[in-house]
Amino acid sequence: MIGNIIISNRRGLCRVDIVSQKVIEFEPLAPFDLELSCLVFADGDKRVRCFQEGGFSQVVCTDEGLVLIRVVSVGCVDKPRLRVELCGEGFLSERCVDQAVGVVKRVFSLDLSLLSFYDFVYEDRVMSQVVQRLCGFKFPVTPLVFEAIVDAIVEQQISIKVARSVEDKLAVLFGESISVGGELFFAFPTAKALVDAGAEAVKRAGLSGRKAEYICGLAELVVRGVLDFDKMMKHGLDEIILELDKIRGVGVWTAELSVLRGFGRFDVFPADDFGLRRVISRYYCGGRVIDAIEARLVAERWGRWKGLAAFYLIAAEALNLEF
DNA sequence: AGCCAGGCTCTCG
DNA sequence: CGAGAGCATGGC
Repeated sequence: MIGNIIISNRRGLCRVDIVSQKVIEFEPLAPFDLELSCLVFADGDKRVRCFQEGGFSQVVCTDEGLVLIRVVSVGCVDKPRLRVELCGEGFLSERCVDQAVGVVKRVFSLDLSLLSFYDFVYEDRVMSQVVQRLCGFKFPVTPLVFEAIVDAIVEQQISIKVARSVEDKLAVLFGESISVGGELFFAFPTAKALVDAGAEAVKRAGLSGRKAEYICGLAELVVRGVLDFDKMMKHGLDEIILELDKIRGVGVWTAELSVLRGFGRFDVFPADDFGLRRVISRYYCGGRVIDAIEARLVAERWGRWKGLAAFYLIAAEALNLEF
């Protein structure tokens, strides 16, 4: 708990649900732009995870059960201040609130200083303009590593939009839910829930039979304790990628994406990524088709920030920015 | 309608 | 080995 201020703490009857509510405000490291960082959640399922009307909401798991959070910005990019509203079934202890806020900090890498990155790319003509236009953008990572790997498997070969809808369906079908204001909100499914459901059922989220098997296989490794992400976290980057690559259904691309979004390590560059190569081509190679080797070559100039830089380019393309 | 979208594994030759 | 089929689904 770092200087958090609890503004209100009330317990009330919300139609059918008895929920506790708390509100917390704190100031993350500047610069930070919540709305920009939530770009990918713009048209997410409201019951799962979305950004709308200036607020980011999703269900987070704590030791004391599920908590629905909504994050809004009450500051500005250079002097950011976030308000987190929490709704939980039963009493929201300080520990529980800390955990939920911890998830927010993790998802948006709020302790990461972007200025180091911006300084680093100062001499890159394109990237220095990109970071200027996207100042405060932080690429959201997943609350848990498991979720990142599942997402990456889902995203193999299909478009982002299709993938998002499948991910949301996974939550609605197999995630635990919390009822707030008479509406159900869903957390990302646990590994155990997916194992219990089985590949046949998981397929119903819109996955191919093959991918459903991959995901259930992965989930089983987690349940059996074969995969220990906390332990893996301490290993070197290449070692982590190698280890993930051994999992059935996980290739280098999937492993790299998982490291980026699951471990929050931004010094990885998924050069095999088709979309990423296209973006680099657009902003750095005059639209000429490039291969993975060439993409890596371009990425070298971003040093340990190459992963973050890659996401800045993807965001720039999503906003159709020209430089 | 048909092809492509932020791949991966398995199977052939 | 290397190439190629097959996979699910939404959008253009």
